[in-house]
Amino acid sequence: MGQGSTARAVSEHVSDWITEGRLLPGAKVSDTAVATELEVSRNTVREAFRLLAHDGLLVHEFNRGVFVPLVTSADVRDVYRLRRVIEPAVVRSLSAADVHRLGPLQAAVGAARTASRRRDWPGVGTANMHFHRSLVALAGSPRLDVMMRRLTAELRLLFAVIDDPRFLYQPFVKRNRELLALMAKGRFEEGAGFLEAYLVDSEGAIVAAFEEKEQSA
Amino acid sequence: MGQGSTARAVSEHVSDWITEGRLLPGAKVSDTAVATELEVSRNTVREAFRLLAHDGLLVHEFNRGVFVPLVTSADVRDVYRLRRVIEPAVVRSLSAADVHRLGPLQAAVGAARTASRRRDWPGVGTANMHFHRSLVALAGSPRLDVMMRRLTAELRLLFAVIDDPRFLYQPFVKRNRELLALMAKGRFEEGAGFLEAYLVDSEGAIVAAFEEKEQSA
DNA sequence: GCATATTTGTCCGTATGTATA
DNA sequence: CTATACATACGGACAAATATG
Repeated sequence: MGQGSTARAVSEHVSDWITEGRLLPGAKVSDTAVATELEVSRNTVREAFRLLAHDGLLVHEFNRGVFVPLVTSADVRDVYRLRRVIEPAVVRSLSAADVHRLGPLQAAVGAARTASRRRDWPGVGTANMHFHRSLVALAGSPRLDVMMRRLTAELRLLFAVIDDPRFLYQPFVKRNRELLALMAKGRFEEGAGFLEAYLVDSEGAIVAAFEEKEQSA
Repeated sequence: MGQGSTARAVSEHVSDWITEGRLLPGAKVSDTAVATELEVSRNTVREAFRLLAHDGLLVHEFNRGVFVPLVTSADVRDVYRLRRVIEPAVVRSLSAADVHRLGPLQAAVGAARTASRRRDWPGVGTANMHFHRSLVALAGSPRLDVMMRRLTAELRLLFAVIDDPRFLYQPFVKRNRELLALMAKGRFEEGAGFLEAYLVDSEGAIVAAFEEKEQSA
């Protein structure tokens, strides 16, 4: 039974299916089908679905079933509107004492660089998300952490639609490093402004890729 | 089966029990007990618990059970830290076109005034929460709405601990009205600053009441 | 529009594992 | 350490709602 709950293991599976593109946005996810495939009880699968719905990776419509959410460019804009409010505010709220707590950010930047050298673009994507999650974690707010976890989960959903994420991530590996350097010097106000411009550019790139997709569809 | 799901009906019941003080913070909520009392299945109760945990009104610890969260003054500060980031940012993001969309805020202010005259302090509290939820709704962000719903749900949890919420709400009925007046004139930047000071004072009052409670306990 | 088949929501009883007295 | 209580997980079952022919 592993170390966690079975329901959590099932949720990991389904989560992977979404990021791997096996489950496309809008697809219905049948609890019985998942139950037979993973050889667990239907009740357990339903529990797993609740966990995923909690993070926004599935939506539950009463008496109709659970579905992979349909994401549009409007959703991209909404997610980034929140990021632009939250992340710079976190950087601005830091003080000199926090300079010595940047370890996780350093690690994420390093992971992004090695993944980039290996042309492992999904790896770059996960490292990027670790960077931003660790950044928000610096605020020390449990509620902000769960909000950011939900947002990054939705970002995974967004990126699953885009087939070639290389040009979306690669430019931002460098900017993560630059932001980290500013923070390490305690220049938080400057870093917050840098991050704001960063997020605006990132949103623009993703929205563009998205609307291109929407055209073709 | 009613109009919604039975699970939702059960969640409403338990939610009421918490606000009514029948379930105190830290209390364990047994699924079997709730199931027998409301005459529904344990499975359905567990579903209801998931819904409530999603809004932060219950916490789920693996292999231990479900509990009403223990709230401390640190939680009060955390909730208000988020409110101070989110709410002023919303006000700042508004434009002249939004002046004609303040109807729900007007209604909430009116409800607060009549409830205050009737010395219906819980009524004042709910009107106050409607005011702030409607304020955030002006941003037109679905994700921000669910975040705010979660925060207001937790505020209900906080206020359930305080027996006399009169002096906590009464001073802010007037300030809600003043903030609304500023927004109606399109003075959003000024309103954002006003709201920030407002939230600082509100936090101070609630933290004080809370630490008084913690002393006696 | 109707009858049918599928799916979902809900329930029960039980077995197994985990935490706590 | 043992024993008790409890939580997780299972599989089967049925009614209601939905989708399908």
